[in-house]
Amino acid sequence: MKLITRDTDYAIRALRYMAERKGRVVSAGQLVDALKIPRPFLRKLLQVLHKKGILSAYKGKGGGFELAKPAGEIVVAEIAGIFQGGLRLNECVFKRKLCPNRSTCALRRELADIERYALDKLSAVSIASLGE
Amino acid sequence: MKLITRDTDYAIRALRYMAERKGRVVSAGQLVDALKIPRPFLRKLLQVLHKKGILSAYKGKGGGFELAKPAGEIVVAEIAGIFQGGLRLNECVFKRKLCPNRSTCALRRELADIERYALDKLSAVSIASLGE
DNA sequence: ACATAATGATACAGTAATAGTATCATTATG
DNA sequence: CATAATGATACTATTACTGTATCATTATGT
Repeated sequence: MKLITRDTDYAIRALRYMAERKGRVVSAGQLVDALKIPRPFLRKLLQVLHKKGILSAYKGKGGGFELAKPAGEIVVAEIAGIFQGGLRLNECVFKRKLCPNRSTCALRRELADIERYALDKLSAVSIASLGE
Repeated sequence: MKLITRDTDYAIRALRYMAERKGRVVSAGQLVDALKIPRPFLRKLLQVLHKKGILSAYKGKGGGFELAKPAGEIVVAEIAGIFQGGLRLNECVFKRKLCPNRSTCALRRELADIERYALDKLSAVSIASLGE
């Protein structure tokens, strides 16, 4: 089980690369060359990141992408949230009949705790912090 | 993303059911009736649990399964480990070229932390603790 | 002995999530 | 106006998860 999927992985790398080139516009092509990520896949990710406001996009010749906000304000939790639909780790085992005690269920409590912990941790990791 | 899959879910329920009937042998049929889990699927799970030493199995007429150890000693982390191949949450993003600094990578550290936390938490939840 | 009711072993099939591809339209630059 | 970029979208492939089917083996009770 992976806490972070390939989407998120690639996205983080691309963002890191762009963070290192702050101020400059970076095209999908450059990213493909640098990061060895399949082009169409990367392009899809970049488009999503743009829609979500993480990236600014520039069309046309000489165009590309750029971080839409400081690298220190883009955190891994947010990226994971975008590509993995949030970190909902506590999808409870006992949704069905057998468990009449959702509110007190020990397992559920623990899963929620774990989720909170993971979210806190990943919220503390920004693109900027993944330095060189 | 689920921290616990259906396999594990079903297994936990079955184990809990058996824990409540300590001393008695419970057949797959009984479990199917009680828990509404698809029979062939449940049977597969029970066989795995037997192989892994969680259950004792008795063949032949009147046979079935029984917890092989006290319910307090069977923890969710172990069951999840069996069906989900361990909780390896820290499959690192930066396995490839881009990341020259595996040892110091901030993200990797956090993922490892989260994994440890999850493991600790789920190791504290036993079948016995998932009372009534 | 033998019918029966259970598990053991194993191979197969469907489904959903993840990963990746392909294509055409749109837009800005020089 | 050719070109080099992104936008939108639909499609395909792969893998992990979920579930099914079948036959062999073993113990029980009569």
